[in-house]
Amino acid sequence: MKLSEFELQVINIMWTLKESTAPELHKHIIKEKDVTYSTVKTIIDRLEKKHAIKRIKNFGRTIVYAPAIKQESLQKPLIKKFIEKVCAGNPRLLLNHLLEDEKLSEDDIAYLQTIINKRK
Amino acid sequence: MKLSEFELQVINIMWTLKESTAPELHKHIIKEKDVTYSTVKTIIDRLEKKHAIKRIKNFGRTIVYAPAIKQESLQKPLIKKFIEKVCAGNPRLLLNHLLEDEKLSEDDIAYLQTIINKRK
DNA sequence: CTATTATCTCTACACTTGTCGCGATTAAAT
DNA sequence: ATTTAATCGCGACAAGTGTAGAGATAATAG
Repeated sequence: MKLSEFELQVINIMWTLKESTAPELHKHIIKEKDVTYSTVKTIIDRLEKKHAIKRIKNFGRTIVYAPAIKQESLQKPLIKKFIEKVCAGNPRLLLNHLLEDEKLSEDDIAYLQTIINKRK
Repeated sequence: MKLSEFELQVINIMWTLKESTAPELHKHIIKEKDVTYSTVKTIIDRLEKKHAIKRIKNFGRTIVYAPAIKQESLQKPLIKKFIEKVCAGNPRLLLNHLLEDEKLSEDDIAYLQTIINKRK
């Protein structure tokens, strides 16, 4: 399953909301990106054609969609690929960014620590 | 500067080799991907048009290229984007992958440790 | 010197992606 | 019951991407 960047953005919102409609998704998207309803709907249609989301019910003529794939099943290969392609066997810059710029929670840090300990 | 996946693959090799020619790049690529010389050359041409690489000299009629941009300058924004788009504010899976599947060197681990310490 | 081979340049083409409009249809408001 | 608004389905189009062949030309081998 290969999703485009925009498709990814939309399904990410869907994962957060568990289920959603095209108008609702559109309202979310326009907070970050000025696109028409049509554009968003096209992306939704493509996600559906790719079997990444599915119709679960209707409100009047409005279709309610839900993810048809698990977030993890998409993320895992993407992460792997990203590291090979972009970091090309040198994860240092990535680590750096994660630790410096990203807001890691206390839990994340603790988690890191246990793994590091196991390594020693 | 936006490079496609294939372009990224080629310039990654270039960064490793410091400089290279189309035939040489082709020989590297086909280890992982069965494409013709023409295809690789097209990618090289596009990288050149995008000013990501440049011609530095010739051997006979064979052109020697070198990167025209720094690896970091490409990686940084990509990393940032990747984390927002794919991990969508939840870096856990990424950390996991890095620590479990990726071969982090002793140095990397030590580096991690110091950063963690600073956090506490 | 001529024939062969390696490279280069240029052109092409199908597929994906981001983007949207239009006409049809259903729901809601008057 | 009509008019208005929302939503859908479908088609369209330019730009980017992966892929490669054809013809020109320079280098090399005989």
